[in-house]
Amino acid sequence: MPKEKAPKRAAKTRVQKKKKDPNAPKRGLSAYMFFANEQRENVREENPGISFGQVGKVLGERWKALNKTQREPYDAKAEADKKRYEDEKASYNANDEEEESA
DNA sequence: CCGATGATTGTTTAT
DNA sequence: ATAAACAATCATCGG
Repeated sequence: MPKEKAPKRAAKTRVQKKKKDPNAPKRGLSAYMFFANEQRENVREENPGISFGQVGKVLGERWKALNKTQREPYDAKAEADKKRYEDEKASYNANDEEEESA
């Protein structure tokens, strides 16, 4: 039996998360974001005049419809994006102790 | 090391 | 500006 993780992620932008990190470096994006960026126009093009509900859905459908091979470019971006976030985090760490004295 | 959590990211559309 | 479907993520924390 598959291990049940914990699908406890509310579906609504977390509403102003709590305050934990001083600079909150915000992680990077996700493959879906990159993929959606490209498909969004495509999907909408094939679905002339559909509502967000449809677009968003068909978007996800196609997303997985791709083979990991196609995810490569998106995954690659997500990967690079993560690195980007790593950078902020790095700076966020560096500042963690020292204050920004101008 | 492992596991669980939370926080976040971006799109679309509509109000 | 925000909300919700859609998906990934994956960094962080703690023992």
